[in-house]
Amino acid sequence: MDYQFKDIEKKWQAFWAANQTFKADNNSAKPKYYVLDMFPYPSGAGLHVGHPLGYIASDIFSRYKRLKGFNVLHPMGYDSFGLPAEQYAIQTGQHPAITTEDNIATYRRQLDQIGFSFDWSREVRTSSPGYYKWTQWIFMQLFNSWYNKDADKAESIDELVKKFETNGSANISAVSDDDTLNFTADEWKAMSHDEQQAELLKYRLTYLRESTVNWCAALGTVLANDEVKDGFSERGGYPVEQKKMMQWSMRITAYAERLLQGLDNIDWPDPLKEMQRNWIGKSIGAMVKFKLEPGNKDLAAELPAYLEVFTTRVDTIFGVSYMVIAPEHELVQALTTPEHKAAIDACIAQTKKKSELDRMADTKTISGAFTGSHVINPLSGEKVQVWIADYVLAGYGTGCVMGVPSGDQRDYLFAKHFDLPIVPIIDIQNIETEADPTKEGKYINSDFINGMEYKEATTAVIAKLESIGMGSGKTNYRMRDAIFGRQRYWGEPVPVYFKDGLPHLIKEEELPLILPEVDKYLPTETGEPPLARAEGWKYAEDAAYELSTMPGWAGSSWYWYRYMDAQNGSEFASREAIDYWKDVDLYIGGSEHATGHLLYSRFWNKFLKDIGKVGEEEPFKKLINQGMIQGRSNFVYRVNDADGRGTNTFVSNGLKSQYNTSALHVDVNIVENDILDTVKFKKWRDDFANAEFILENGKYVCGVEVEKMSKSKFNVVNPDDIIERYGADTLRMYEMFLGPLEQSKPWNTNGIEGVFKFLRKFWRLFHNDAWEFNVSDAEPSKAELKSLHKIILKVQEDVERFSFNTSVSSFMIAVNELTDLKCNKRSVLQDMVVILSPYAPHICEELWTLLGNEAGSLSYAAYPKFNPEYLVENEFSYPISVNGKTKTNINFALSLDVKEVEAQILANTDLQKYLDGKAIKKVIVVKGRIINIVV
RNA sequence: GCCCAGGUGGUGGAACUGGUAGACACGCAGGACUUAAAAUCCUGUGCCCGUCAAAGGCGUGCGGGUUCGAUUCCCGCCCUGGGUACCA
Repeated sequence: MDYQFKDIEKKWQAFWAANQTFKADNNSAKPKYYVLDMFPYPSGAGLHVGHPLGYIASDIFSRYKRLKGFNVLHPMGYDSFGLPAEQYAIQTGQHPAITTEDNIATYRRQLDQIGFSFDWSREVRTSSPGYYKWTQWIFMQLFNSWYNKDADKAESIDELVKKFETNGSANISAVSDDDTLNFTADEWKAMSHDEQQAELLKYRLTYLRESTVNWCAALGTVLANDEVKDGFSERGGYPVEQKKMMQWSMRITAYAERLLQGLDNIDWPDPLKEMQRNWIGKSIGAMVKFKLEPGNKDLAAELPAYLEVFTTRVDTIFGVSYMVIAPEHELVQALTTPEHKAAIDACIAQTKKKSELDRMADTKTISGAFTGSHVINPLSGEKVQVWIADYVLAGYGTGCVMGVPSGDQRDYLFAKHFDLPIVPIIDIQNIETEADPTKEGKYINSDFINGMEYKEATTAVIAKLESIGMGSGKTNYRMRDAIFGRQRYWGEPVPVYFKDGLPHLIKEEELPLILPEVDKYLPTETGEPPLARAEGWKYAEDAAYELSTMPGWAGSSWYWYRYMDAQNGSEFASREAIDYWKDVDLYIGGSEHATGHLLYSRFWNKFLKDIGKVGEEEPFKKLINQGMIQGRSNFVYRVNDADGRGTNTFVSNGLKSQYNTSALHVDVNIVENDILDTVKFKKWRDDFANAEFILENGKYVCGVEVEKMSKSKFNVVNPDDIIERYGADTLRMYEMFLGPLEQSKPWNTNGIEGVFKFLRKFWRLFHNDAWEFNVSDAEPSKAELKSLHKIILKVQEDVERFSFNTSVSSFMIAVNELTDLKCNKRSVLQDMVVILSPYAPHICEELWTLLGNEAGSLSYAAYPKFNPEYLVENEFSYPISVNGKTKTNINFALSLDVKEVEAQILANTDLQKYLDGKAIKKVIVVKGRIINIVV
């Protein structure tokens, strides 16, 4: 029979499901291997052809690892809480759970059609109570923990209470809020319960605090920093403003250093690690105190004795010629003298008027004003002015900067603009036109570090500052604690109630705290989150539940553990399962999660390790980013009439320059190889029913552009259509054939015929001209074995370095060779079936059983063993080049040594014609590679 | 601005440690089969100059360098994509 992909694929998908072929065991003598895909948010649009790219790669890898004797965990699930379902609910009143359920059904149907080897018995959904029970449970553990810097790990809050009871707050080295109290053990014991709780909240790893948040009015919620791009929400692109709110936060900053260090031990793409490093933003420097000389004596009492700055270039302290403070800094008013007040207020008003976005974009305009106050340089004793300036951010460091115009370009521009002194401090510094931030050269104008070099000077300055109590070395991080609350409905309820203004956890046995029903999915009239609409939803009569829900990243920050033991009702996963599967060996997903999901997951993983629930410091050993598949839009060109109005005539791309035309997107599904199907085009839209065409060479050629895949551009290609036409095996191989996995590329089906033809050709190896199954038991020839072992080796090498596209080419070469050899030898073809099965599992399962093997056993067969003997050659056709340019080829036995080959080359008169009459200077022979004649 | 990744035929791409640039596939051209079309098969296909062939010239973004030999290594520049940005 000819290759009937539809029947074959349906048959084997049903077989795998019925027999649970890919169910992974938590207990096996085989080595474990965990292959994970970033689980999808089930959107209403279903899968397009770009989504499965990573899933296909991970599936090939999983199937390959099974053949190599590994116990493979390869699960799939849904990140099913999220905004789109809720926005839809607001519009239609449909409960998001129903929408989500429908969307999941579509996803599942589409995924099943592609023939993935997922263990569906482990499916998770972040929105199901059986799952979010454990998300809430982890939240509770975070609430009950603090970070002990001495132990460099999270510990139980009870340990902290014990410390307070014995020694008070002395000798506590914790990551905490800035406003923690100092108290003795007795003072602690004397505090009321509520006072103690309020104090402990400053230490908990998840805590409630009034903080400035990204408020998105259109979405009615706060957003995390990574959900905001250029002042707009990542989802929807709505404006975001800064607003003070009482919010749950996660003390991720406690883990900043470990998150940074851990990057060195994981095999992730460098750009992605770099993004995380930048996000964490470690900078090593020093804190320096400048004594304050208030200009306004009346307000001196409101001011501290010192202004403190953070600097990464403490060595430049003798170049300080002014001090700058952020316009929104709380001390600005007290620093300002009456005669400068007008200028300062004007400057602040100016800053306030500018939106966050303008302030970021506009770095050219220099604005600032003198406050009238001064500070004293602690080392030089020099008195310098205190200014406010736009370029200083209140949220970073201390909100003040020491101005060193010779070494920092922003300081330089500021000093030039306001005519402040610019003092060179390094001998080789060139500061005529701009700042020179060099660390080379020797210091000048710098008192006791004159003549020193960078390293020595930095150490000396810090030592001096420490000795006089005016500063110390300090490491700063850019990363902020992560806001952990959304004023939305469709998310995990926070397992907290409030009593007398203080948050309390519900009891563990009360988990899960089920998301209540509401009449509408909108905030209340008084601006409370939708959960406030839930009638009678209260912990107790005098104890209201928290009304915000958890952010989208909560459920995805630990899901890979749930797959290990998905049905467990008493723990998030059993310790046995966690100890067996340990961590994810291979994680495939998009780089858009670099600073969100991938950072939060590492954070929660480290926390779970600290509290002894998991064993590994890092959750994802190896990570690969698959590239994005872009849309490839096609255009038709409508001819405009003299008045510029569109006519009903369309001109082919090559002729459009002769007319006045408008380009219109045309559905890519009625275009093939950029040739428009004009019949389908007329049917596509009613107004095109009478369309006429100006053709070139009898065809209508469409224009092309690469854009994002989207409905409005009519360039969405759905995997269902491809599968209908060519089958899942072709889709799988074609998506790999398209190019390297990590590379982004536009989708086009121009080459898909070639892959389909290949599978048909493969099928034909097993069949005679009448399409009857026909294989021979004869011994394979040397040439056949050579082809086979070439591909055994090649695929093995390719898969292990994730070069799936090159394997597909090699399969084509192997099948072309075997076809030329008319090979139908059972032993060769059976091995071919095993090697190809990770890529094209359906056709291989069919051929495997036709060869007489037990149905379903292919998935756990053994990958053929490579034997290098079959590739040994005794002759090599050497390329002969003259001065590096290849001219011809000559065969030599590989047994000949270099001298013998060289002698034969020199004796060969046929080569004269390539030498242009010149004498041979030298002959270079690289054995088995090349011969180069130098003239 | 800074940090990454990348620029190879008409197209997608290959060349793994410096050793035959363009594998494989698409497309295109010609041919076979067919009443015809589809499907299938065969041949050719980087560009320029040759009637075929031989031979030659030019070719991996651009300009240099190292080397017997460079898509690969080094220096400078241009372009595209991604990230990030008054972070002191």
